[in-house]
Parts: sequence; C-alpha cells; structure tokens
Amino acid sequence: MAEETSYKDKKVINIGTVCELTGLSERQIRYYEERKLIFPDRSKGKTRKYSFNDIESLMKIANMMEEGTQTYEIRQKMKKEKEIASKQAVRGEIQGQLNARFGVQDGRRFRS
Amino acid sequence: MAEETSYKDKKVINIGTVCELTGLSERQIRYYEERKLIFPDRSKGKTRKYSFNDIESLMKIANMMEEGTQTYEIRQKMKKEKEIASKQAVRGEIQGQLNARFGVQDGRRFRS
DNA sequence: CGTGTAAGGAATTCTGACACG
DNA sequence: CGTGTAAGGAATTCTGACACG
Repeated sequence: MAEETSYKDKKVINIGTVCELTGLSERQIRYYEERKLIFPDRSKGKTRKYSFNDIESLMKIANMMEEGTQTYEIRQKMKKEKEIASKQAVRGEIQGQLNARFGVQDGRRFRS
Repeated sequence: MAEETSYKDKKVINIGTVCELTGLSERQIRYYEERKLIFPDRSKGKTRKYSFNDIESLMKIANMMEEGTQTYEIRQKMKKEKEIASKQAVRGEIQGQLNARFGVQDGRRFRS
C-alpha cells in the first residue's frame, strides 16, 4: 500500500531534459502548462522544474494530442480521473479505519 | 527482489538543484567529481546531470567529510562497498540459476 | 587538501509577440 | 487551436586560475 513517491513527485528536472525525455518541444510543454495540463514548480530564477510524474503525464498528453484530442478535452478527462482517484482515496481511508478497529493483518482477521 | 530503479538512476538533475537538495556548493560537488566520488552524465551543452542516487551518495559523502574523512579514504570505502555488492550480485545470480534448475516457486520446491 | 571567488564565455531558459491556419 | 520562430534579456553552468592554509 505504501508507495515510493518521494522520487516520482519531486520537481527537479529542467525543461530541456523534459524535452529529451518526452520528445516534445519547449513550446509545446509551456503551452500545455498554459492550458492547465501540467503544473511545474519554479526555482528562484523562474526556471521551470518538473517531476517524473509530470513527464509521464506529458507522454500521455502527447498521445492524446496525436489522436487529435483538444487540450480542453484532455483537461476534462484529467479532472474526472482525479475525482475517481479521490473517491478511491476516501474509500481506502474508511477501509483503513475499519481495519484499525476490527482488524486485518496479513489477510488474517483479529479483534483488538 | 526486483527494484524500482528507473527513476533513482536516471541522470536528469542539474547542479543547481543538486546544491539545493544536498546543501553543498557547486564547487564542492565538482571537486568530489574530480576526486572520483561521483560520476554525473553530461548533456550536449556540457552541463552536468545527476540522479537521485547521486544525491544520496553526495549526502553520505558530506557526512563523512564533516567527520574529517579525506576524499581519498571515501573513495577506498566506496570501492570496498562496491566489491561487496558485486559479490552479493554473483551469489544472487547463482541462487537464481539453482532455482531455475531445481525449482523454488513461492517458497515451494518443484522439479522441472 | 578542500573550498571560496572573480573572470569570461557558452549554453539554457524566460516572456511576449508575430505568423500560419 | 496548437506550434514554430526570431528577439532580447536574465539566470545557469562551465573551465582554469589564484588564494588560503
């Protein structure tokens, strides 16, 4: 259940490297940010910083763009996925509370 | 046994970001490279690229330096650790070959 | 030995705009 | 709408060297 997110989510990659990893141009990457599809951090000097997660998102975006999907539609789709994920998180939390009270460990039940 | 190395090993981080993450100066980081303690990649434009693994190494190096260890000794120590790791890799490989021939699956033995 | 710094240049990134369609 | 490009400036990074110790 616990995931290794520390590296995937850290925004440390410059736009030039993102271009290499995704095959996209700087122009495209900045435009997708303008259209609210990705959200890089900024360093003091204003340079954009991306995470590996951002890169994965960009590759998915690139695929959808190739299929002719518009940025607006992509944003809609991402919003929906986010809602689903959030519902699953709530469900997981409730499940966790149930487990804490009524007990499940390594698949075996117990009473606390 | 299979590890998620794809992100940890990818050299994508610029030196400025490494400074922020490690608290070291550019000068220090470049010097440790000169002393063969780290080995960043280079982009076309000659800028250095580091991985998260490099950053972890640098933090260990920083700790040893604070304790007064010399770069030479650190390099020796790293060499030894590398040898140990390599021996373990060999052992793991042999074990894998044994398993392939005589069989272990999910902890249960089998004959092929 | 390990690190700071000023020096000068090269590579990187940024923004706003014009262009095409 | 999505992307290329030239423009000018600002931030980043690089190397080799001098300094201190």
